Amino acid sequence: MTAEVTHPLRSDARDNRARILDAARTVFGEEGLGAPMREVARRAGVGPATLYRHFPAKRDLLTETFAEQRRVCRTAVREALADPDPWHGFRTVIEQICELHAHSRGFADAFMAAFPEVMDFAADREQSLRAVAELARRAREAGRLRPDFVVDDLVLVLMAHRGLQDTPRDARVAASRRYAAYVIEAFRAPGAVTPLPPAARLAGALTRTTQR
Amino acid sequence: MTAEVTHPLRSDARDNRARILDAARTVFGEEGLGAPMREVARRAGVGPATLYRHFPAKRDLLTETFAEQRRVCRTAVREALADPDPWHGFRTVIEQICELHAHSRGFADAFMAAFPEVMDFAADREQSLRAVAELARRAREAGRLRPDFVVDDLVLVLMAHRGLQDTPRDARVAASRRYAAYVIEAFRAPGAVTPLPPAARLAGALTRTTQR
DNA sequence: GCTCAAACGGACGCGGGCGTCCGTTACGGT
DNA sequence: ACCGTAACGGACGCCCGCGTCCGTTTGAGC
Repeated sequence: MTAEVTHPLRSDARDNRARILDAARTVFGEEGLGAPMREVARRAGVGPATLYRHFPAKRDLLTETFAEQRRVCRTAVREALADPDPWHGFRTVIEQICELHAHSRGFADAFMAAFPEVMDFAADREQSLRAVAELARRAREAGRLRPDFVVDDLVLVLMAHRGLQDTPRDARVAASRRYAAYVIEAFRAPGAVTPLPPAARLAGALTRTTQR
Repeated sequence: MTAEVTHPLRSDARDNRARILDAARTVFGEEGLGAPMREVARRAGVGPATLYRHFPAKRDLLTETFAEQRRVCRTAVREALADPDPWHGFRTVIEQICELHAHSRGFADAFMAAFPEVMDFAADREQSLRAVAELARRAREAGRLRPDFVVDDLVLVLMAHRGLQDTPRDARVAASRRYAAYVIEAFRAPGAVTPLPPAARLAGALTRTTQR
């Protein structure tokens, strides 16, 4: 939200701004926060200077770019918290966060603070963690969640989830789903079982991966 | 293995070479493959040119640096394969790989081919995967491994394990152990349970993480 | 202790990413 | 149609990492 209360942007400027945000969603979503600003500019069909005029620093662009996903994430958490079945809510919130992260590497990076100084997704994380803590309490009492689960375990598996990011998008989404299922399986109180989603083929992805 | 069959290095050269490899193990182990060569040189107390004379390119240094870990890894896999209890072997190999990766970010990066062009840990991976496939077959037949497990699931969880790398070393090792335990828990055929290792505190690690 | 080649390391060139400057373009109000 | 200004974008400076060059140092054989 870069303050444009001052003057209602000129038409071409508004246009470019929109195209930049579109490009940013695509580029950062696909390549992660490491993607160069120039790439966004190129894809938006504008010069670097234009991009930097609209978003003085990379962090500004990122904040704006992922505002939508942040909202989706908050909503998911709120709804999960309202779920009468705490175990279902718990599972759902894990699945949804993983899904969001799989669909946008950039959002995953930002949410997990790969660039800590960049922005304060800390608030979102805090909220999610508190919600999960509450869900976990209830799910454990309901006997569905394993008793030795602690909230840090969610952080653990979400941090680990980032390891799946360096993978082509299609494989990534499938991998993410199966991963989430395994995580839920691991967190489940011993007893009941449910089938996993289909396996993801990843052996090929290993040799063709990006750096960071 | 840079061919020094030609001339038996001068004493200071041999000394420097050893110090460089020491420094490389520390630096790459702690900071991952992304660590600058200069950092290794500084830590070894030599100039960049000296470093590059001993190891013409970064990949050469890396190959040499992680030769030891590769050997450990191969041994672990071989022993696991020889274990009369396939489920125990299966669990052990997962724990050992995770442990190795947790103790050396660089080795983890290399093993998971974060820099694909860098070197051919592909062979090690292939070997490990074949071994695990065999262990899995036996463990499944013994009814200890869940029937819907596929070998790609091991790739999946090991790729995910890389997500734990951007963490201070102490937390990383603890996190890695708990992660491995959860993974084994998830892979276990429904039925028996075993206690997890202690939880790792990670919430703090989120805000203080390195890029990559 | 002298000599000579092996080994060293500071300084350099190159590429790439971030953010900025300034001359040029084009919107939009009259 | 015309003008003023917002908006544009190519070119620039800066930093940092990789790998190299060349003048200097130093080990080791005599």
